[in-house]
Amino acid sequence: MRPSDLDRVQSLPLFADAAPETFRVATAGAHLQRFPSGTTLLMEGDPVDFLYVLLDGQVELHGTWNDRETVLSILRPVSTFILAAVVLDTDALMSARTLERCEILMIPGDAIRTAMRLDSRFGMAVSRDLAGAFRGMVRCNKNMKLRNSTERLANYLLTQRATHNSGGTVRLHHEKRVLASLLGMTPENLSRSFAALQPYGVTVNGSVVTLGNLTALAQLAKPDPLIDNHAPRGGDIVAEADAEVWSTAQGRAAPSIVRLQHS
Amino acid sequence: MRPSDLDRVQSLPLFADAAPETFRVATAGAHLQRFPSGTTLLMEGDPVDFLYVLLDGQVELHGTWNDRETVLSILRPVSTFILAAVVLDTDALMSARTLERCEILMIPGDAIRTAMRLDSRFGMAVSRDLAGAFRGMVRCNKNMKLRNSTERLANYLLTQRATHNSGGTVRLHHEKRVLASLLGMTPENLSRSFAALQPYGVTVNGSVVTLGNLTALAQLAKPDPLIDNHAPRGGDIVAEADAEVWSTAQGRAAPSIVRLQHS
DNA sequence: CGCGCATTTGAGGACTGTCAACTTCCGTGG
DNA sequence: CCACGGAAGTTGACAGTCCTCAAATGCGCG
Repeated sequence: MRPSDLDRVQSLPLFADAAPETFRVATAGAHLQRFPSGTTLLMEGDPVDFLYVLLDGQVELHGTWNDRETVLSILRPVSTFILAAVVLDTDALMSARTLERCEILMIPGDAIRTAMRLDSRFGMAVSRDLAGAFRGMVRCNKNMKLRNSTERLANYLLTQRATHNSGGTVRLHHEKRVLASLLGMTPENLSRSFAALQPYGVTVNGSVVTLGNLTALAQLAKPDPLIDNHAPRGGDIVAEADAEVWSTAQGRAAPSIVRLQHS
Repeated sequence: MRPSDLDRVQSLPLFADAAPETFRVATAGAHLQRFPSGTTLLMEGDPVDFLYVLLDGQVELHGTWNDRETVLSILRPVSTFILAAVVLDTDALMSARTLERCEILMIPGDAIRTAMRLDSRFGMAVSRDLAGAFRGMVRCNKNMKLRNSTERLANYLLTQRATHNSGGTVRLHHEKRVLASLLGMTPENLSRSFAALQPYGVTVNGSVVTLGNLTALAQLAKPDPLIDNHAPRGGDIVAEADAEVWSTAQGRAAPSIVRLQHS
């Protein structure tokens, strides 16, 4: 493992606050591994022996049921995953698959749990990480239940723009079919949703999306800090769900939804 | 606060492992409060000053956006809520409202965060609680994205039966409109879903649901331990999301879903 | 240059939401 | 004890959203 990799791991919110000793113990038993694209790192239902730290590449977390599959989250470096299962020393609820060539640090779960017991500051960092992940999932749920697919796409685009601070252009970092699943729709409907956003200044060119009328788009999307996390990547904000958990599912106008009565 | 209440709080997984001193400090600044039905305890976006411990009654967590509202979770005693926001000392993502008369212990957030720093075993309990909550939300997401509304209802019924160990009968503990929102559909569609389950031996009589043909129902529902948490309430299983986060939202056959290709 | 795969487009159907009317249930008050 | 009023729940008709299947288009890579 290159020293620069160690630095990157140590700069993770998870370890930034930990005692040097804690960090040393945790990474001592760790090993760095490279995986080709399309590799399944972990299957849902499997026991989890390692905490994964994505140092380079892209990983997708997905779930399956009854011959159906859906993407729940897309991770980019540097971020950890499967922490909840490690803390509880239990089976994974999501499968993990590389979307491209990846460099991943694997830290034995035992080491993590031991470090939590010995270093309360590290334990707090774990709690903060999990709290952020939980809130990310809550946002995802709200996004899914309260918005229809076009609204989800519009907000996704605005969020991408905000987090990457890219002027009027957003670059899609994964296949559209993966994005569609993450946003809770079929690839066909993602195409149609893009088309539906054309009147709002959105034009697509391969993986480059141009947002020509931010005002109009925002008017449709109605972004909400309680759903969309517009924090810039790598900012000094308390890391809260740095993964793309953008929500998913159909949710037309939003089923379980009840029109608020302004009584 | 009655001594019996203290016992119940201490028996929570969150405190069971904590040092007596930790427990004393945390509960010293706490106060027990009673709320009538329909009281809003907390609005999304509000700063969170207390960790809430529901000792009696029923609380609903919901989210709103653009004049729409959806129930994200229903809590029953004894459970804590808003822990993630307390840990991060940030705003709430969900509003909390009592569904009936409630008895709630409110512990200052400062006390919780201090206790985490001083008692690593308590910190670990917090981590386990959050990990369980996170996994509950993941289950909810999978439920929403991978199943249609009737499948969600069927699995909800089977889960209720399992957790309450009630023979062939399930008692609905909340209004059907609330259940509908939790399951991600409209009240009208909940009615229709119940009707659709009639061929599978399901009959409804007010708040009492009879499951007349568990085999057939399970064949339709295809319950999955990686989505449905069939752990009996109050069991000695590591508490993992004891809330009804049953999922929600429409999700017909499941949008973002891709038929698995058995290549 | 051509094959293969991702993406797009079109047509049709399934699932779900909306609206309105009706029934049932329940608590209040007579 | 019964009648009434209101809310919850149900049912029906209809519309909208989304999925499915199939075909066409476009793009990348060998």
